[in-house]
Amino acid sequence: MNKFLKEFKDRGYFYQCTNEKELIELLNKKKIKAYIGFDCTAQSLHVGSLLQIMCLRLLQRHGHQPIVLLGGGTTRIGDPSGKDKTRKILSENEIEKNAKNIEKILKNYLDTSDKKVKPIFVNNYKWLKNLNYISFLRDIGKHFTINKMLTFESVKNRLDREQSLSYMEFNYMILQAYDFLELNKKENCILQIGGSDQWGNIVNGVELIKRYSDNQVFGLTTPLITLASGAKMGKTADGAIWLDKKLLSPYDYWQFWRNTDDNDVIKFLKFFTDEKIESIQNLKDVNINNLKVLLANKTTEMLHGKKESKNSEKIARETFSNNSTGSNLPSIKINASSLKDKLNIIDLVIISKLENSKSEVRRLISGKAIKINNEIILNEKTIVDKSFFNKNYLKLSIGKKRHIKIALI
RNA sequence: GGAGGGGUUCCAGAGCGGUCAAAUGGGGCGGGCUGUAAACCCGUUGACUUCGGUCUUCGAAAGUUCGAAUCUUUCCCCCUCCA
Repeated sequence: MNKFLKEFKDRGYFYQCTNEKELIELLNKKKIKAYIGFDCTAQSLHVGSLLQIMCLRLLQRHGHQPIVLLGGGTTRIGDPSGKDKTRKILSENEIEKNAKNIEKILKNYLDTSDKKVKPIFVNNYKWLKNLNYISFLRDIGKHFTINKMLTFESVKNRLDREQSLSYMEFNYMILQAYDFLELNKKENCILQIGGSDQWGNIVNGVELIKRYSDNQVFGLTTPLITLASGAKMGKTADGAIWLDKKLLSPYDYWQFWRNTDDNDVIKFLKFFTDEKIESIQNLKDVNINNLKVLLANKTTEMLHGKKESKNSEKIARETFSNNSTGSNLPSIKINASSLKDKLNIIDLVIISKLENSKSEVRRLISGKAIKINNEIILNEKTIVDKSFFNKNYLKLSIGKKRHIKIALI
């Protein structure tokens, strides 16, 4: 066995490998370069990509050098496998902006100081944009048989359901295979890692390289993670769990992990933290809620840093302890003069931006969900005057989880 | 090329001239139980409201009617079956 691969498996990252035995041999002999590709359709990455990112980290920890491939070129074509009818065509500008931002996010996770394992960032637009159609067909296209391509799951599904599959889409897998070839030639990259849905594309790359240059390279896939609830990782009803504080605050990110389903906690500690496998194994008897805090702290720290992580924990403690004054809660300021105009409780909530519909606020009040300084507001006509403020502060709550501090200036 | 089915509120999916802001389920939100979990129970789920109502929604536009999500016309988009 190989140390890297063993941990890869112990943590639950392993799904399939093109040739495990030989990969083990190779890994035992030398340090390698491995790549993972990231799509640039969104302005940022979300937790759906986190397992891939953890793979990059794991590579580094074992002395291997990760290559991050930003799909600037393939995104320009637009990944047609998405079933969204409203697939929007991104402008060149957007794609480049996305690529830059994604690179920035990844740098939070990767060691960029150690020369030996420092990540190499590449953008496939660089080589795809200049492809010449005829020579591409001659050099690359000849290695692909339609017969084989038709057997791929992604293609088969579409054909079985008699859904149209455009020629462009059909070519997508070839371009991805070509990426691998390019990285093999230029960087001597010998391993591609990806989600299990990428298996077909990865195998294509491996085979292309074999035919083209007779080099032996490998593919490794990770399982598709689903939550205990059955939902896909990464998206909630409120939107994606972004790995970007402009899109999701560190506190909300922390909360996402803090609210992990009991049945997922140990699994996620293995997946998404660097805690040693053995020590995670020993945590089984620890109070599950403490484990969730640990998970939240570690994941938040990894992305946003220790300070943000600590701060989130502090806010959480304030938020969920009943009688706190909430000095660490997020706060807004309102002008003292606005009280003179008989500030209604409904308007106060709107001002606080906790809600933006007055009807909804009315509903919440009748559902006993709105509190000021931990006192339930029963009447929607309540006028908020100075008497509600202690030392110019007031704590406004909606339900149990949303609190805000309002300061009078 | 021929025949047919459909686009409804966050999603799925009923409704097919008035009683429709639109059944039901899912999701969301709030309450209860608890552990910021799961499961379960209850309420709620277009906006505004002086709580009487008012305004805006059923692919788009135009029309018929006292009255349209429901009927007609045109347009756009999906899907199924047969060649």
